[in-house]
Amino acid sequence: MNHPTDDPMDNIFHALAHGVRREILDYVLAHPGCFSGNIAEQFEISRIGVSKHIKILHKAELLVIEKSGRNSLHYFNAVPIQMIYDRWTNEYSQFFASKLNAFKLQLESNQESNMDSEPTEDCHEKTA
Amino acid sequence: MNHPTDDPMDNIFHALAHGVRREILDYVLAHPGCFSGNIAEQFEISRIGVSKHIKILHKAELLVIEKSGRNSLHYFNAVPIQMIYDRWTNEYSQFFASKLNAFKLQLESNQESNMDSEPTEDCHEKTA
DNA sequence: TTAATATGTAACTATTTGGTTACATATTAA
DNA sequence: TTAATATGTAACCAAATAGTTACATATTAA
Repeated sequence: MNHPTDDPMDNIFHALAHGVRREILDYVLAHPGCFSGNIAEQFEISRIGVSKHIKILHKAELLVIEKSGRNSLHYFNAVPIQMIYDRWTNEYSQFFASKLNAFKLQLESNQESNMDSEPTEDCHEKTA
Repeated sequence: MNHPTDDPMDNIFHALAHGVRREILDYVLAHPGCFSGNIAEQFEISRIGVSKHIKILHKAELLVIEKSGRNSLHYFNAVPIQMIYDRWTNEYSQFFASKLNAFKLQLESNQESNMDSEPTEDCHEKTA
């Protein structure tokens, strides 16, 4: 009933799914304007492997690349990260998250729950 | 030189990397306290497939699961999302991101750049 | 021009991931 | 108890991913 593939943020989440790509972001954030070669030196995998990771980060717009002669300068772009935050973090989720943390602590200490947030009932319907 | 596998946030990013798992989070955020079966109904894949996705989200602590009899109630937890935001979003990256956006717009309109943020030079050293 | 440099792509392979069917366990209803 | 329900795991197969080597292109230095 859903369409798992047409998520406009898919590129972003896919880019962030690999440890090397996240470390590339860490490095570029700390070294704005660095070259591909500089990035590749930081990793044990080959330069080509790193190049492919950079391409994926660029497609997700997590990296901005500025060409200068035979060099390419790399910059981190935080906008997609902001989009992740905005997708699931609103007043409601923040409120509920903190309530849940309190609730979990209560469970762990074997006390009675006095949460006033009850589960929604409209999702417990049977189909057919 | 790096250690791509020992990233404590790896579970979180891996969990968010699949479209179905992100839609599960969307659904649970909108239907707190829903059961596994309710979630599974939303997708074309089998209940078992959804169950495996839920397990991955639970491991990443993006879902809190409360067992009640033969039912399990699901709640969204926004804390890992906050951790992503905190990892790369600080005053520096925010400042730079906005500067870059302005810079890209300048490039697209074929104007001269007047950015005062120069690339760092300490990352353009040659090795050996 | 010629050589070295910086970077990128294509084709291929090993590993990981996502989905399934079959089976198992625990709870509630009759 | 017996049947239906809600859920989860194991084993397996197809698809996607991550890495490699080989090759290609463009820029700068000699």
